[in-house]
Amino acid sequence: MKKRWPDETSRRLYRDLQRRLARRIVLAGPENPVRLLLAVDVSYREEDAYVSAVIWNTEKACPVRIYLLRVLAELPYISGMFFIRELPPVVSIIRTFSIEFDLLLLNASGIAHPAGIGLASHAGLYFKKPSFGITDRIPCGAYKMPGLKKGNYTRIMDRERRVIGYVLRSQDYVRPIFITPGHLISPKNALEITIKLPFHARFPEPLRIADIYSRKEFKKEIIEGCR
DNA sequence: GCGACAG
DNA sequence: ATCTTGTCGC
Repeated sequence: MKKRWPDETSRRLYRDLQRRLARRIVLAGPENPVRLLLAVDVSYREEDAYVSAVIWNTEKACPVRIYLLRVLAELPYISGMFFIRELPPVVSIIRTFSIEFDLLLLNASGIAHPAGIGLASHAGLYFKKPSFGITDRIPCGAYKMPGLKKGNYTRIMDRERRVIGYVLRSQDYVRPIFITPGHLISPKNALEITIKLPFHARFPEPLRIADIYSRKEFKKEIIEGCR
């Protein structure tokens, strides 16, 4: 029989870590202007994690540089503890290439999370940089669906009715995206920054490009190249 | 007991 | 996330 990792003891330690880190989250900012936004995405295949990092110039609204990296995926995906699987690859690519940025954007949840600390928050805390996440859906939070036309949005609230993010209709009649602050950013600023990004699809360009590279281009190239 | 559950 | 082709619809 296959052994389960992390075991109960380890999971409890991760929960404790999350409780301690959650108290350090700052929901205000960014303090400085966001000129370089860094979108990072990861896709998987067997034991490998394919990471892509897109440096995005917000003034010119164009990608500056794209980095690709393959690392080992050490741990499994566990809802509520996504960070144990994806934070290592995210940290790896940024440290490996010494990437500089003003704000980190991930395809993950931020404070809209059962423990109030999703991957986007963990990453922001790790780098001590503003961060937020955009996803298909959230693991936690209450909201109403926004209107069907592009630009409509509604608030996401926790049990105490505090705003923990926004649901944004990024394209006419298309399923909305979920925006939640990670660290060093207010919910409203995460929304405002998102709205200023170019949308050619449901997700903003920086994330869409990061997704394409990690999931299709880069991975395909590596896999084909090994045959 | 049943459904929900970021990527 | 991944396994996978074309196809219907907002």
